[in-house]
Amino acid sequence: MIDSYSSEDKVLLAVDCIIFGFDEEDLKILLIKRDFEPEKGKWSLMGGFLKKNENLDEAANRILENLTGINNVYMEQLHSYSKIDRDPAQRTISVAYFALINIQEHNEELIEQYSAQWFSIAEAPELIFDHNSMVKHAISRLRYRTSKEPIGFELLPPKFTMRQLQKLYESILDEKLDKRNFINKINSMDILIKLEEKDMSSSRKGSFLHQFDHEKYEKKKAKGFDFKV
Amino acid sequence: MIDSYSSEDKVLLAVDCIIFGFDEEDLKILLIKRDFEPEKGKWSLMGGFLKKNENLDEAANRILENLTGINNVYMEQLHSYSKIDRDPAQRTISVAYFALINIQEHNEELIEQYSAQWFSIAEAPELIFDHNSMVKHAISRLRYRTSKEPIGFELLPPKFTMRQLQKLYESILDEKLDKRNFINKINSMDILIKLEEKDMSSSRKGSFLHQFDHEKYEKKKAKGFDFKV
DNA sequence: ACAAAAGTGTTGGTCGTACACCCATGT
DNA sequence: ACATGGGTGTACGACCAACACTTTTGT
Repeated sequence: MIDSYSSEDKVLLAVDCIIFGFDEEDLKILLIKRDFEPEKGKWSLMGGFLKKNENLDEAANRILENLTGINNVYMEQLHSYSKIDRDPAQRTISVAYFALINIQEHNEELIEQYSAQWFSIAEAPELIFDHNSMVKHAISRLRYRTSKEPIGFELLPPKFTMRQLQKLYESILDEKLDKRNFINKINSMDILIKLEEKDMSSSRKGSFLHQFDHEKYEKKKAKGFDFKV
Repeated sequence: MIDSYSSEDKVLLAVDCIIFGFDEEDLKILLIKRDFEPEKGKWSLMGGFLKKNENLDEAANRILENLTGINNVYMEQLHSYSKIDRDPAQRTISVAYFALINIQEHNEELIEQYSAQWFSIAEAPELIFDHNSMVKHAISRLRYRTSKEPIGFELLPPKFTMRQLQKLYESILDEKLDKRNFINKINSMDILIKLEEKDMSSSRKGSFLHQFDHEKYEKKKAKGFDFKV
């Protein structure tokens, strides 16, 4: 007998996504208004159920793509939530993932279709089930991750100014950073390409655009270089 | 209609435990020899299935207690593993937990009953399924956790010498530490009670025993004190 | 007396943090 | 000419890492 597990209980396995974006000022999350029971009409994370022919990472990517139209972005498994009555409809275990996307890139139509909306972290509404604690947990993981590896770049457009980068870090870490110290630290990592091009939208003088140098980053990472901010 | 999930696929949800112990010299893990299919006779982590009336933390505690007879120890959820064919018998998702126990305290009879055995990290055998990567992942999480909070004490008996503590940290971090720097750092945290009593088993001179001061630790933690080693 | 582990402080270097002024440009 | 954000370097203090000798006691 190959299958000796037959008497065990099976459960529904959900995947919920905390989708982070950054809009030049604030760290934001993308929430949907549920149009199905239970808790219809309330705000919630985007979620779905694991299917037979996919693993959890694939499910998370599918769910992200359903809502935003994008794939191939930074995603990370966060934690599994299993309180018995977390979903009143049925026993459901949920595996939370978080994603970092460039807020410009999402597909407007899909967002409308799901009545989805971006919320600043500080202004997000109450969510259903245990989604509030998932979000809290995701923010703390994002802070940790950001302080170890430069994943923050995932939240910016390909070309960005130092000022944008600093504001991004400030909104993730929720503290003001010193301009000079920040630039010194980033420059000392030597993983940015400074372009000739300037962004003129934010000031009269204009500020230089930069690109993330993936190659240099990978090389340094392989050598065990420390990217702590 | 309350239940709108009825058409979704259900899965078996397993919980596997990486059980760490420390025997004065090496960091060890407790493994069992499977006496059931599939992979009967091979080494494996202790595991079980989530039941209807418990959450994942409870399942992990139950599984740990089944094998060791102990409960109420440090446990932490690690990650969920979901590769489609990870278990050849049936689609199974596994949530891994790791536990830190005082290696003296386990119940010998239960261990024998499961043909379980302690292995030094470096000498552990090949494990079934994806259990090897679970262990690798657990070690790296344990290192991180240890460098942030003094959870290492969970692996020691209530009274221990500075030397034991240092050896523990060395085996977790897999590097030699300087005796004076280590003691200075630990002392500066001020979370140990130095006893009058000496342990005479390790040297002629004997070395003072210490206890972890849970109260002081909790107070300091609440104030945001940094316990980095 | 000697072997074996325990215990104990100081110093130099590095890294992080605090801090203020000039520049370029559009209006 | 002035207002607005962009860009740049230094000095001090805190923390970390390296390092060697004396003590105790059982044999």
